[in-house]
Amino acid sequence: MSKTANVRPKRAVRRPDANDGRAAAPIDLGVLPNLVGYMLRRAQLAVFQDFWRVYEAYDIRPAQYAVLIVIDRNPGLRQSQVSAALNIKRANLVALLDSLEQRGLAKRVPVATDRRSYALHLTEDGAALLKKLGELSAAHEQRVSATIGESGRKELLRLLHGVVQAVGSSAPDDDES
Amino acid sequence: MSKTANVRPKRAVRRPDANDGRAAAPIDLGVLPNLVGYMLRRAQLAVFQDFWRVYEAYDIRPAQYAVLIVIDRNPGLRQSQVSAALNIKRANLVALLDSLEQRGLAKRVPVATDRRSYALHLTEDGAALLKKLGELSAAHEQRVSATIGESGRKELLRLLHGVVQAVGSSAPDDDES
DNA sequence: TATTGTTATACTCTATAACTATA
DNA sequence: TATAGTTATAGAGTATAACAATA
Repeated sequence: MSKTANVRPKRAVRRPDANDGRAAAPIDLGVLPNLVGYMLRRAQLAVFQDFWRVYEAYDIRPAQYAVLIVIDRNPGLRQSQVSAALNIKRANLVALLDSLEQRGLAKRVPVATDRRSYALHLTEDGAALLKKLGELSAAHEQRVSATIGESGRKELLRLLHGVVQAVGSSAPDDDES
Repeated sequence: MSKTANVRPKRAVRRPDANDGRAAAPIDLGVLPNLVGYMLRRAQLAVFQDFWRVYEAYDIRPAQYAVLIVIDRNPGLRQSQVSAALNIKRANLVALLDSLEQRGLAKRVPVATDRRSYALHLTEDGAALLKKLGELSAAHEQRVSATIGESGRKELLRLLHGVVQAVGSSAPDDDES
């Protein structure tokens, strides 16, 4: 922040066209590396890439993994609750659950007291797979630790929680009129 | 990490169906809040939401803002270089630049020495808008600081850079056959 | 009247292949 | 032959509106 904002005595010190030297120009990203949003995006892509590389062998994507976890920890949950908890629109959760159900990982159980909704449960296969995925997930986290240290990872989580809590809850469905 | 992995003396302590009590069930997210990937996604969505809310008045999206910055800092850059610097596929950059050009914010200048490529420059309008956007961006960052403190923001950036550098460079185009 | 799950649909992002004109 | 920009297209992810069944 020691940059004199607008003064500019010498008309902006324009560098010559960047493709002149033709020497593997490093390309100046300006303020981008100092913007939290930009770096969050880059980091998320990097981490998801590692996640994806491991989980593709099981044909599981991040959203599916999250849903499996939530159902496992809250057996009997209804779709609208999963939707709310994970910020997934009700409408978009349908196909995701169809997939999990067709693969025999989760099931929709009719609820006697409310015939509109289903109680969600993991199948035994689903629970077994989730256990395996948990191990992969732990290894994945350790790979993050390998880059910034375990204390760094903990600190990162702490800061991310702070950011999320502040801007936080972005309504899962809301205004449907 | 003080959880005895598999032992489970009492057959897993299953809670009753989560929609029994019907008391605004809090819903257990399990390990999700401890996963860097999950929290990165939530944080990115939260921050982008704030960013978007401010920038929509100027009809500028994150990727467009990044491109404007890079062109401004590296006048004369070619499209493939922007593509490489920002991890945007060459093909997807075309429409983005078309938009900026049609709005009179950037321009493609033919290069005499290589008639296949264009040198990218901001127009005066583009430079003026970018200056304004920079101010909004600074305010946006300050809003992040307001949640986790300026030292927290700096630390967050440091950790994100660490993560990105490690997994890092995910080739902007690459294997096209 | 409101809610649950659903369908249909659309829009943005991103990814791949193939084309053209140049080099 | 390789490269820069382009086009077309397809796939995820996400968003809204409207419907049937049920509350």
